[in-house]
Amino acid sequence: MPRAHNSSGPPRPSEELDGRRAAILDAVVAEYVETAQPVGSAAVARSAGVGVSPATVRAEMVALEREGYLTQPHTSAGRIPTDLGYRFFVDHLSEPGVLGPTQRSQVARFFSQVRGEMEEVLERTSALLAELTSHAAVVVGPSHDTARIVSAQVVRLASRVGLVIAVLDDGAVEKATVEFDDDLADESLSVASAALAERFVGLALREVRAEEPIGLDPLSASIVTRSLEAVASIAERREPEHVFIGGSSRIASSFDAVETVRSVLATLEQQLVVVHLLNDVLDSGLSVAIGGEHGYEPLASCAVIVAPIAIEGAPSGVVGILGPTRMNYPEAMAAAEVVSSKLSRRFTAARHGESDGKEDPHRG
Amino acid sequence: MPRAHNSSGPPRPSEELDGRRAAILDAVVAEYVETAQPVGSAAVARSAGVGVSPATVRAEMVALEREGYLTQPHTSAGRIPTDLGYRFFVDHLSEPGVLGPTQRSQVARFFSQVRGEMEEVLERTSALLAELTSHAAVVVGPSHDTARIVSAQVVRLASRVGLVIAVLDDGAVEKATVEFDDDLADESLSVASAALAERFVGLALREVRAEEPIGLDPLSASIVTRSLEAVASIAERREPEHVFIGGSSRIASSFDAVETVRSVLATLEQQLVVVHLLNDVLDSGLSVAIGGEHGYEPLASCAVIVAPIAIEGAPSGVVGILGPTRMNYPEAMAAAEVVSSKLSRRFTAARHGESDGKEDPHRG
DNA sequence: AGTTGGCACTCAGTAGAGTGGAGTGCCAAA
DNA sequence: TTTGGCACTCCACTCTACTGAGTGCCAACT
Repeated sequence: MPRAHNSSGPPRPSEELDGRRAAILDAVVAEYVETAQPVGSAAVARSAGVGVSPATVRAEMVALEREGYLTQPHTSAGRIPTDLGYRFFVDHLSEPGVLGPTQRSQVARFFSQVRGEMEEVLERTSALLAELTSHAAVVVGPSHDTARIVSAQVVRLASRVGLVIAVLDDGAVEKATVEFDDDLADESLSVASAALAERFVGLALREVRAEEPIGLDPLSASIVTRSLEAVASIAERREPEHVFIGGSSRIASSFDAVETVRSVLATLEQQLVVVHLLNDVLDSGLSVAIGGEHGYEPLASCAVIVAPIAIEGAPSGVVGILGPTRMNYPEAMAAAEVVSSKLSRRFTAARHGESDGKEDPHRG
Repeated sequence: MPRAHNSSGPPRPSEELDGRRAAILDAVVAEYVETAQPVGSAAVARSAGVGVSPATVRAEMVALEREGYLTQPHTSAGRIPTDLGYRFFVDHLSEPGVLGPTQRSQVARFFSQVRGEMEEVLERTSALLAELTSHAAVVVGPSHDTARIVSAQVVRLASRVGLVIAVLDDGAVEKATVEFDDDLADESLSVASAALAERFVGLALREVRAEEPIGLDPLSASIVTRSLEAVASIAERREPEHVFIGGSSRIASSFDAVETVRSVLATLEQQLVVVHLLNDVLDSGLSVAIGGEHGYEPLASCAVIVAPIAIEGAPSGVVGILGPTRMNYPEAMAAAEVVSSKLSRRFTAARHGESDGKEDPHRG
């Protein structure tokens, strides 16, 4: 839904644009996305869907500028879309946008070939999405907040060093090394492992609390105690989600100001910020945030496209595309859409132990 | 050791430079690194260590240019160092290079505060090193090639989905989900886990081979078989090392040509390439590779500084700094040196179960 | 009333001429 | 061998003029 204009003063898109103005705006966006040059009235008049002369187009463009959809770099130049212009454009896309045949087959090939654990799949997906769109791509995996521990144990790495391992029911494995003052006896380890399993299994990570075990021999008890501490501290420290960023080099081609490139890359380096950004955009009900809409200043010249990943119907991460506001929105939105739904299907299928073969029944 | 001049035609540094020429070269490097402007004879003459007039400096500069250490952007400009010039500079550094007090305390604070598993420490270290040097930093963790399995088991994630877990003696945990055709009974799982442990423990990942288990009930046997397959395939697929790249946004500030920025970033995205690059440089006995010396064309305008991480004396990864050839070599080398040795000590200490507190008893 | 062609106008971008100055190479004197 | 002097080079900068894409406006047209 629109959500268009909560912006500043003069721009007053009092009612929706009539068909012709919308067509002109569309033409400007399309042309500008392609050429990166301000678009003049002649070019717009030439474009399909606008059946009027340049003079008329000029008159309409004045109106579009007054209402804040277009802007002029300088007096005698063509127009370029404002963020509001892009916003109108994406809110009024007639067709949902489709991928080209090359991209389609790239996606199909990718999902038929990719194997391995979720982390690996997500990481590669971020590269795929970047490749598809020529923009930077972000994939955030599901949070482990609600995952429950299905197995816990402690093993010996060195005589006085143990490793506590907790397996979560979403397939993640958490671990923590623990150092002890005494040598670890096999006996104590297995007693401790059993005690840990008894205490942990069925809990979420956050629910693990350090507590004093009772009824164990002193060594086992100390192992259990310190393991509990270690796991509890994992839950605190741990980044809530895994973030995979692909194609960040493409940022360099998207902006000509070096400083912009630097600051966008710097923002991408802060993975927590990226996760928040994507979730904020998702939470606000948008699939596209243009320019300042997301409120992160360093990314004010960027557009962000998001699409949720749903595993078994539950929101479980998000894919995102980060590029300049001057981007091919229909294509990028289609790519995010396709990739997120493929991911959702893949992981939903895996959970049920099904093969997801029906996606491509004849794969090699 | 020098390894200086295997390059092209005219440059013929027939013998080592005499003291004065070396001093002039040093001055040019120092000045150019600071100002990024071609350095003129007057500036060199002014600098300490060169007690001669500009005219004399000019004469020497002509010689240095003839021998390939300096170059002139155009006739009436000052000189800038060539890669060969930088090479001589780093090969003949009089003092090893030290960190400033701020940086020292930054390092001390970092290593006194950082906690957690090796991956997390390495990741944060890459950020530290980038911060210290204002360049991009790479940290490569130890390969798991020689690590032996200390524990193996299979647990149930869903009725027909299992997770095979192998713990390595270096603290890494490998896992693989496996889908089955039948529901997994607790009984079969524990039988299979025991069988797996029996087969795996003591092996390296690469040594795990799929084989038909004997003397087990059919369900357990099938679990074992598929688990063996899964682990064997992990060993094939897995990236040999974990790579952590910090501060890649700094690349944007280091070069003014956007295309250079893009191609350097693109190279950094290929983690395998980065690992090979660092190992190549290390293997060739260098701690610094300047310009083309490493043979990776996209990085021809970069310098790479590496320092090995040694855990218990064994080479176990590497830290690297990637910046423009015009960088502060002494400082960057000192940073790599300090960080790598701190890392080495940290992990060597951890293995023995010692605290590494004694590293900085008197450091604020 | 809306649309259109005509027209004067604006202004970024480019090219060319002129200038200043940093820095050089060379040479003769110390 | 070193040095100051000097003519020379050539980039970087400024100023000017010019071009042309594109505009806004207006009168004529449908």
